[in-house]
Amino acid sequence: MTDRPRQQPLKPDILWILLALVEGPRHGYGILVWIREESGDAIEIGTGQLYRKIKRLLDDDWIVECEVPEDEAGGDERRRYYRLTAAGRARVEAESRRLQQMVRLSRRFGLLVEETP
Amino acid sequence: MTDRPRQQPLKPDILWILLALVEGPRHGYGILVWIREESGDAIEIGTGQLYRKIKRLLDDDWIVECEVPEDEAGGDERRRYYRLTAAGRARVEAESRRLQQMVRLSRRFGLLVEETP
DNA sequence: GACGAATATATGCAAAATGCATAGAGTCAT
DNA sequence: ATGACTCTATGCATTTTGCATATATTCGTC
Repeated sequence: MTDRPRQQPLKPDILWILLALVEGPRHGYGILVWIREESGDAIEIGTGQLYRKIKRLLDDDWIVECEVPEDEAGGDERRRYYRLTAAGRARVEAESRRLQQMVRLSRRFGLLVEETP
Repeated sequence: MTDRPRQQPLKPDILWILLALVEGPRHGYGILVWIREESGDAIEIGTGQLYRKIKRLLDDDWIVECEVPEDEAGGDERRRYYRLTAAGRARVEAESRRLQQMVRLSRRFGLLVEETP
């Protein structure tokens, strides 16, 4: 919806939210829990921020609300599930490539220990 | 294992500013120009943001003002040079490692094409 | 030497984003 | 049945951003 032409870097927490949806649909709180687990509690997102960011992602058409996944049917009815749109998926991929470039830059500067290939 | 001080991810432009100082001291505008070149104009930082972020980095003791480097002596007298503090350097290194982890996560999710690292 | 473009640092202000608290209701274990 | 946890959401003061503007110097060129 929004014409945000610039492919400016994603804020870290936005990337995390999108990553949470790569494997499949999740509901808001589920996204929060997934991020906590996967990041080892390194990422702190309050519920306030979470739902406002979800709303923003909906406005940007990077995610969209969807049906309850079959394997989670019969769960809490309050849950609202979301999945990545094609644009959202493309955005995560682009951001991943950007981060890859940043890591390469860091390596060039000796900020990272060389890993064995 | 003691609990590590959880440091939240750096905003992309802050990382860029710190990266600009890894090789050695630079002045504010020089940082801006370096980022433009190195990022291929992908990063857009206005001068307003730049100097306010520099101020913030000074407050956080991640950078500190320093003397004019020898190889740039005799330049514009308005220039104010900055360099990384030990804390700042450590912060960039930590952020680089974090990004490395994010890239690994992205790989696991098939968001990046496998290629020789 | 006049001129504009680029260099260099910095502030003002409205708009957006953030942190933190709170609301409100349903679910689950002891 | 009590409290902890789940789940979505809003309120509000503070912080940060985007964009414009201020001010002055340096540099090339006409």
